[in-house]
Amino acid sequence: MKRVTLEEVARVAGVSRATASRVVNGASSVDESLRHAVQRAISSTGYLPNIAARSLVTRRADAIGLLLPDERRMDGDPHLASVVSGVTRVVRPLGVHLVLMMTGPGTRERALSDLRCGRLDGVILVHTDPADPVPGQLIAAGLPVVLAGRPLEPMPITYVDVDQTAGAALAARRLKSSRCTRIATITGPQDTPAGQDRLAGFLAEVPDAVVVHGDFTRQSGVAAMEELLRCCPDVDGVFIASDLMANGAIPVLHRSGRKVPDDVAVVGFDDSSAALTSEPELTTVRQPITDMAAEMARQLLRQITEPRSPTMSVIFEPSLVVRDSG
Amino acid sequence: MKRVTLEEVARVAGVSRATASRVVNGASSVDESLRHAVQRAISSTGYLPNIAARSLVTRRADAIGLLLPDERRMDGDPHLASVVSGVTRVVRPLGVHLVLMMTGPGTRERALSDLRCGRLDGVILVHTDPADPVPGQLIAAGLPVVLAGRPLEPMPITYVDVDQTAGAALAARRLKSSRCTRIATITGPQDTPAGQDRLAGFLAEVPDAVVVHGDFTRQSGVAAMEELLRCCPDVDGVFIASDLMANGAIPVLHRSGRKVPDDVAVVGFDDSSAALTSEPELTTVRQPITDMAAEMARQLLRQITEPRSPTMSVIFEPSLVVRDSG
DNA sequence: GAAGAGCGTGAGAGCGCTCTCCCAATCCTG
DNA sequence: CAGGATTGGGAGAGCGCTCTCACGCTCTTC
Repeated sequence: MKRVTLEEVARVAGVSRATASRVVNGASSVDESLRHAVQRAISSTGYLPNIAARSLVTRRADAIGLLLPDERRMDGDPHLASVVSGVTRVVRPLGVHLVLMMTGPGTRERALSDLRCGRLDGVILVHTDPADPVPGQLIAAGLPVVLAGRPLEPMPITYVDVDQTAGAALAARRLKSSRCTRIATITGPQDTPAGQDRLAGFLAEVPDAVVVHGDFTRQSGVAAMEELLRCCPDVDGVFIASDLMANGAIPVLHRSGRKVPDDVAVVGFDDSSAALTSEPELTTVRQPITDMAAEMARQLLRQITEPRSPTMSVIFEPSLVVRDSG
Repeated sequence: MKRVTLEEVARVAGVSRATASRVVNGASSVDESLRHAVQRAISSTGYLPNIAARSLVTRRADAIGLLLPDERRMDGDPHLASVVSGVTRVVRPLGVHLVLMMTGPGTRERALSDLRCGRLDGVILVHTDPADPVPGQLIAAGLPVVLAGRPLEPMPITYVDVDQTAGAALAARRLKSSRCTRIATITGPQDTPAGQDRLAGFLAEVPDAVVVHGDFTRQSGVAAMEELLRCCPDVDGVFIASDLMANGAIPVLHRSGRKVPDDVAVVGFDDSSAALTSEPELTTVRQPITDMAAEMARQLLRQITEPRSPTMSVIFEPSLVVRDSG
């Protein structure tokens, strides 16, 4: 079982290695009869191009990285499969590999060197810690990067996001158009763009809303709802800035004897799997994660093929998924 | 911003390229003073080895693939992040890349050619369709593969699994040691090893259990529980073969006016995030997914470095996580 | 003290591919 | 029909690295 090289294909087809290479890479200007001869030789020998050799001369790895936060922060995060799926859809037909990296000691630095040494053509950064210097270094080095989600500080970088503000407004209007009169919100962490925007978008619609802070975790949803019921027992509508928090919060409502949505209407955010495992099923704001991921991949590939292309942001529209909770 | 090559490092350090290479690869037998000279040259020039060039001569890609079912089947699957995390933990310190591939038209074939053309050193197969010919082809070609989970048909392949039978027995004994007298189970799909073993392990402990079939989806959990209550209204203990099904089934119990665990005790399987989003939180059988994934990676790496090493199976012990449902 | 063993080093041959030349053959155009 | 323009194909030079091999040096050993 020996390797078949282009050399051998060329020999079998009776052409030069250069011509064989042209056929393999679909280059124009090869005579039809020679092209067929080469194609026959390829299939008869079972030839597969050696990527390393190609990569060595083209200086492209045909691989991109997906940098993720570690398992703990990812825990219960429903997005991973969707993100991978969206990226894959764009990337696979082009023969580009998707390399997964989870944040851990030295990971981001490793990603940087993978990029520099030509092992990766670009990276998609998910859930970036605002204090992380790596994105800045990547930009400074002019390497292809795309961010999932708006960066906290404005910076010249391409990112893809959903219109968080509009999504929160959607939730607000839903609660207002129900019979809710005493409306509250449980927020996400205020040191993240998503946390900030969801609050701002909500307050723009319901300026007098009661605000209790959470951090997107289920745990914090429980605590926040307990606090909310203490300080504002007559609440009848809550926008909870993540489904996971809502999932923790709803049982608190039940235990207090309140019915959802009859006594208190609840609207979540994300349309994650937690929305379906809640009872009642959650009315929530949906982000088109898979499409967004696909767009990230597309943006990254564009940066790779056109190194000096301008940075840009692509903002998707959220939509309201009406279920039973509000 | 030009690339630094080994040549240049060697020139700066005043040694030959061969010696510089030896230092980079940590080879023995390089004089201490020269080694230091080279290391200084490396850091002063910011040298990073070109992986493609290395790969071309070593014929190793230093990358492994993780073949996953597509998004739909993955939906709500809590395992992905844990699997990735476990594999990463083993693989990253060795500089090996983890390439994710989701099943779709032609994916598995592509994985095969990636392997053959030296782009991937091995693959981990998750949730393999029993009818899929690719695993067989991989084995036939003598390429490194590890399966997540026992294959349906016995075949000479390395796999890592949890002792499903023992796990089901754990659940059974839990229900028996509670005051349950009328015990039932909602099974997984009987054309999968996990589905079969969980049922078999349970029946071995509770031979007279009522059996209703499900297919691991939430949806099927709802339907199965409705059927169960119809055919066996006095049930007071249920083993549900996946947390996701249990998550769907519990609300059915509530709606029927039964309390969990007072009227009906429920034990799930997987210890997935669905166990925590259920109310009450699920008592369930835990599989150490992350550790199992790490072991898969280890097994795969072993096969890669020792091509003729024997196939084997590694079986992990499950454990019972006692929460509130049973 | 000469011969053998051992060890560190450098020279150089590739790994398999792409891509730039350059040449030959064909095509137009005046 | 001559000259230039156009086109297809081949030769060959690398891409950056590893690794074998041979060389020279020091260290034994009889």
